[in-house]
Amino acid sequence: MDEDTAADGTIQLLWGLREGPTRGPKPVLSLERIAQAAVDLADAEGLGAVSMQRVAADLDFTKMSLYRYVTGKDELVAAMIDLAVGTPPTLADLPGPSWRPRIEAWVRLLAQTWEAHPWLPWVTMGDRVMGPHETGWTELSAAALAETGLTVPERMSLARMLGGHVRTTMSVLTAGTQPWVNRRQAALLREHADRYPTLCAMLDSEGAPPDNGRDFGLRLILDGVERLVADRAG
Amino acid sequence: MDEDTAADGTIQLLWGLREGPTRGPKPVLSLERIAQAAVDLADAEGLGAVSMQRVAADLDFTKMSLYRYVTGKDELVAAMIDLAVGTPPTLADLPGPSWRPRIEAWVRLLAQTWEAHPWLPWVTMGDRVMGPHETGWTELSAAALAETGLTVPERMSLARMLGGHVRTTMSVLTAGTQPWVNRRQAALLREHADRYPTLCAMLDSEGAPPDNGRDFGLRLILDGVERLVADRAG
DNA sequence: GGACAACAGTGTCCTACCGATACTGTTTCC
DNA sequence: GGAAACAGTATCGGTAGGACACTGTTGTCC
Repeated sequence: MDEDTAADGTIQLLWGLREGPTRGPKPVLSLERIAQAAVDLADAEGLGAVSMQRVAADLDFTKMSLYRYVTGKDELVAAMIDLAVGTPPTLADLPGPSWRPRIEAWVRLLAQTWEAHPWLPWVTMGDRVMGPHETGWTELSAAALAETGLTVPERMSLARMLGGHVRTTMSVLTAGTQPWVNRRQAALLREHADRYPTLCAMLDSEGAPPDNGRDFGLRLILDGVERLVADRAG
Repeated sequence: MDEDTAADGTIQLLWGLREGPTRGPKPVLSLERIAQAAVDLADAEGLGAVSMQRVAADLDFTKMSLYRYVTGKDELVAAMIDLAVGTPPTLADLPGPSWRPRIEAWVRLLAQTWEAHPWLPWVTMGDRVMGPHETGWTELSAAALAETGLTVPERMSLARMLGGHVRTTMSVLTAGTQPWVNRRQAALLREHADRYPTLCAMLDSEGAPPDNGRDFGLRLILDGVERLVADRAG
C-alpha cells in the first residue's frame, strides 16, 4: 500500500495528472526547472552529487520548497529520467529498407542519449513506471521490430535486451589497456597467474574495440534474430 | 589519488593482503562474519537495509567495531560481493561436447547465484576491482569460450555481454500479465493508446516466457556467435 | 616477571541526508 | 474586503557514514 501510493504519485507527476490549483500565490519554480537543474548537476558531478539541498541551492531556493513540486527524491529522479531521455525519435529517424538497420539506428540513438547522461544506466534499472518520453522510446523499438515476424513477447524481450546491451557496454569506461579489465585488475591477474591462466594469457592481446564491444554484441544479437526469422520462414 | 588509495585498500582486503598484527588482543570479529551478516541482511531485507549500524547490531557489536576490519561501506560491499558470488565452478561443472552447452551452463549457474542474491546486479555495475571469486567466474567464462576461435577482445566482450544479459533478464520481476510491462504501465498505455499504438496493441498477446526472455536472448546471442564462427571458417 | 607498545572494541561527536511540521506572506474567489 | 488556499521558509527530528579519543587486553622486550 505504501509503495502503491508512492507509485501513484510518480505516475501523476510524470503523466501530467497533478491537479493544478487556482488560488494562492503563483509558483515561481516549476517541475521542469527543478528537474533540469538536477539533470545538469548529475551530468556535471555525478548522481551522488544530487541531493535536495544541492538542487535547491543551485536554484537559489530552500530545500523544502522543492517538496511543493515533488513528493520526495524518488519522484525527482523519475522526473530527471524522463527529462534526460528526451523526446524520442520517430520512425522517420530510423532509416533503412528493413528492420535491421532501423533497430541498429535505434540502438545508436539510445546509446548517444545515455552517453550524454552517464547516470541513466543506474537509475533505469528495476521495476519502475516509465514516463511518456521513455515509453515513446519503447514504442519506437516495438514499431521497428514489428516486421521481424517475431512474437510479441519475443519482440519485447529483444527490445529490453538491446537496452540492456547498451547499459552493459557503457558502464565500463576504463582507461586501461584492455577494455575488459582495468589497470589494477591486470596487475592482480599477473600476480595470480596460476589461478587465472586463461585471463592472464589474454592480457597482452591486441585489437580491443573502442566501443566496449557494443557493435560486436549488437551484430551477434541481430544475426541471431536473422537466423531465427529465416528458420521460421523456411 | 583519493580513489586510488581507497581502491588499494579494497584490493588488499579482497586479496588477503592486509597485514595481520601479532600483538594486542585477539580479534573477536572477523571479516567473514561481518560480510556474512551483511549478505544475510541484504538477502532478507534488501540492500537498503544494509547499514553499518544494522550489520553491527545483528552481530551484537558496536558500529565502529566494524571499521577495524573494513575501511568503509564500500569495502564492506566489495566483501559482500565476493562472498555472495561464492566459489566459482570449474570446467568440470560445464558439461557438453562443445563451447555452446558449456557457456550455456555457465550462464545458468551465474543466474542461479545472482537469483539467490537479488541485490548483486546493482552492486556489480561500473568500474570495480573484482575479488578472487568473481575473477574465477570470469576466468571460467574465458576458458569456456576459448575454443570458439574468437579473438580475445571478442571473447571478453561476449562474456561481459552474457553477464549483462543475466542482469537484464533478472532486474524485472514484475507480477503483471506481461513481463515487459507492469500493471500500472499497462493502464497508462491503454489511456494513451493514440500515442503508443504499437505497444497498446501488444498488451493482450499471449505466450510470455516465464524467464523474462533469458533463454530466448541467450539463444539469439549464441546463434550469432555460431554464425560468426562459421563465416570465418568457411 | 614487569613495563610498554600495539591493538580490539566502545562512546562520543560531527556532518550530510531525507523528510515532517509549523509558520509567513501572497493570491484569488465569494 | 475578508477568508481560504497556496508558495516558499525556518526549524526540527531521525538516520546515515565516519573521525577521534578512550578503555581494557595482549604480546614482546628488557
